[in-house]
Amino acid sequence: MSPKPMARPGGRSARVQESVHAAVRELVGEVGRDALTVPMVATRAGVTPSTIYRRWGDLHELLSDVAVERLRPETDPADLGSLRADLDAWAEQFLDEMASPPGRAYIRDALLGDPDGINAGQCSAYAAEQIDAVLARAVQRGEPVPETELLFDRVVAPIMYRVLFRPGRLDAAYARELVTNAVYTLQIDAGAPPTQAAAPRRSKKPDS
Amino acid sequence: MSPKPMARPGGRSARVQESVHAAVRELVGEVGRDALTVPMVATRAGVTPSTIYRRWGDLHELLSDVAVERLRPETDPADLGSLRADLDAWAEQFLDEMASPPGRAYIRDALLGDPDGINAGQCSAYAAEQIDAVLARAVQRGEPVPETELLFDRVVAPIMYRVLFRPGRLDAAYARELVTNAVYTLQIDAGAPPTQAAAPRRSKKPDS
DNA sequence: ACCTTAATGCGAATTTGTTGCTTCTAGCCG
DNA sequence: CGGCTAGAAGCAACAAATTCGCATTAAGGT
Repeated sequence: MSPKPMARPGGRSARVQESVHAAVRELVGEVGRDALTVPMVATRAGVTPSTIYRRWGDLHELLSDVAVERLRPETDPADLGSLRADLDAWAEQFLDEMASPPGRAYIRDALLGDPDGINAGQCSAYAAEQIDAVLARAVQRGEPVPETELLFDRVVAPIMYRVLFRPGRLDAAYARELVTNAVYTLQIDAGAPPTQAAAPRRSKKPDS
Repeated sequence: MSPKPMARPGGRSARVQESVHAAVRELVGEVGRDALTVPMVATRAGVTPSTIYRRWGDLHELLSDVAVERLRPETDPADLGSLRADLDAWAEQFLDEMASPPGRAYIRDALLGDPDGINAGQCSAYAAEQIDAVLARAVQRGEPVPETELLFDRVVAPIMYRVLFRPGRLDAAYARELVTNAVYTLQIDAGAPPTQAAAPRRSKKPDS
């Protein structure tokens, strides 16, 4: 069912996969996601519908595949000289991408046709890669770093939860606030006295 | 499209809605969610398929509706005498329900057929009700309480994120840990010295 | 009790999804 | 290098689903 373990990665199979993915991307832009149908994609891709049904099962799994492709980060997180700056920048960009209408659509699609949670796990793995890259640099600089899991709980999870469940204002300030609170915890762990600026505050509620 | 703003809430419409929902619940148990079809549900409910298509649009939106019904908490959170105890108990139960196979299925269904995010917002509202009930009691007792939004970020979001994106071990200890960290922050805000037991720790990673 | 109109029922027409079989070809072995 | 083998795609007939126009029913208001 899942198209990932391709027994024959090369040649025609690969061409068909790329052709179908391209057709989906084009048609989503032209007629919109809701109007997409498997026969339509098949025609555009120059294959027969049964090929798509056999390889992907249904439209949702195909869209899920395409969505995961587009959720893959294409660039490493920027190096701004400090853990805090890097995390701020990454969190802001992450929130921007995920909260934008296309981002939401991709997330939904990725979750949609994904019986085994494989694609969802892949999304999570992408975020982990980016976070780990930031943390590794911080370690190189000799900075104390939080665990990846803490950042998932404190930064990634709140963003994703609100994107999915709470249609409300999600802005860069919120992302920075999450990072602040995560790093604040770290400072306490490290024994440093918390500064006033780093104190948690929730003056702004991103939802209604 | 969305069935909520029923122009005619009473009489036949209500009977049809209940009949269809019941049919879905029965058939999911009998043949499984994957084998469900709209005509099948229609036959069981004693309505014509076109009625379902017109009111719900497609099977996913119908399943989303039914899922939200089942995600509605049927009982108020227990009163165990303290904010901490109440939150622990609530978080444990919440995690149990959401991480269980049927719970995961309901969450996925609720998100799945929900173009406007209305049903997802309803899920979030249910959690808010429960949390607010716990917090209101704590206020009555004179305890300092965190804001609802903080608990969403620190407790609800991490649980839901992991349920959706990180198939891994989610146990009661993790729920308590999240509550501990949320309340720990509160204690700092209130000026109380953090105890060792309340210090954040992430010895257990709920995922691989 | 009557009127208005949303909501349902019904069935034909259309579209989508499935299946068995054939054909093609990438990867492999001699 | 040339012929096997099996996975993958094409094809076509079939089965199932979704859509649509129109007739009918029944809530809710007057």
